[in-house]
Amino acid sequence: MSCFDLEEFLPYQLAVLADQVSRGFSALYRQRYGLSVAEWRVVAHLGQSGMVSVREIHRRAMLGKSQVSRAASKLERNGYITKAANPADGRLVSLALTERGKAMLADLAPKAMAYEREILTALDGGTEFRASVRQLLELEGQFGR
Amino acid sequence: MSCFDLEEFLPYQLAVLADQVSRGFSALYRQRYGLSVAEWRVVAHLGQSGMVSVREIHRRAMLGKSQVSRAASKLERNGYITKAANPADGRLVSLALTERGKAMLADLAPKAMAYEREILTALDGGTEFRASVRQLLELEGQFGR
DNA sequence: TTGACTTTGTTGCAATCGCAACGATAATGG
DNA sequence: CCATTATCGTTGCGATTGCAACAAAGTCAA
Repeated sequence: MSCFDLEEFLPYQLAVLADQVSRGFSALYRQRYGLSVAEWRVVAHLGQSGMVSVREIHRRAMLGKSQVSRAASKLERNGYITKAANPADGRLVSLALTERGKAMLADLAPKAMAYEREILTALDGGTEFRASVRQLLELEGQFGR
Repeated sequence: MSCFDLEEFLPYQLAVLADQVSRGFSALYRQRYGLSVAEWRVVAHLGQSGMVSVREIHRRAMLGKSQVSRAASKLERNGYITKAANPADGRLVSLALTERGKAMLADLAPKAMAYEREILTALDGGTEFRASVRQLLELEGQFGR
């Protein structure tokens, strides 16, 4: 037949790898707090930035704006974040973690870093691998698109 | 706030990277032949194996069996593959490329490999990166799951 | 053979998703 | 100041997804 081997095809391998790696940690926050991937990203992002708009997260967290909007609504409904109109610009909605949200993140963040460390130490060239991933992320931003 | 940086979190980076890399090539076969990712994987897999069951592809191509089933139905509807009951085991459905399907794959396969080469040559440690990806794929099969 | 159990592929259904349309607000420019 | 244009967040809708239920086919033991 053809000489093309799907299982050795880089885009396929990366998709499978990302799925597996992501699934490993997402299982944790899903069964602990019922978070989806989008909700986890919103919370994690709010942890660093304090108070941000939906648009900001939409851009930086690689999520569609409807995803962010719906994730934020659900997080607010469950008491993890607050939504407030930005007084300076009425179009913006400022998101911020509640105490409950901060407690959740304080529980999850160390586990996230431990999970990451677990993977990287199991890998031989962990540092070089990270460097390659970073380089590809910057590269793809330009030539592929 | 917290000291957790989502954009430096490996599962997140891998998800973004896989999405970008995959999107780059999937745009090609989508606009040329209207294929989804699942359909592309089925076709690519049939290219190597000749005639396989739905179950085989479900296992090896990391697709849900309903995905494979629906992808196969659509591919058959468009004349790219044939579906036939396996005479030895009536439960199995043997999938195989038609001439039209083979022509499509013969068109896409070189482009896929060129795309992959383009990425790897742009990357500094291409060979080591591939090795890391392979190692992680094997690793994750055991400890993460 | 029969009857219980397993495996395979399809389908129904609810949940989710992306996209576009929309209302609301802000910025621009005449 | 008003009219036009752009931006932001939400929502409706069609398409897609995963999950579980299911029918069909096979296996195996009694």
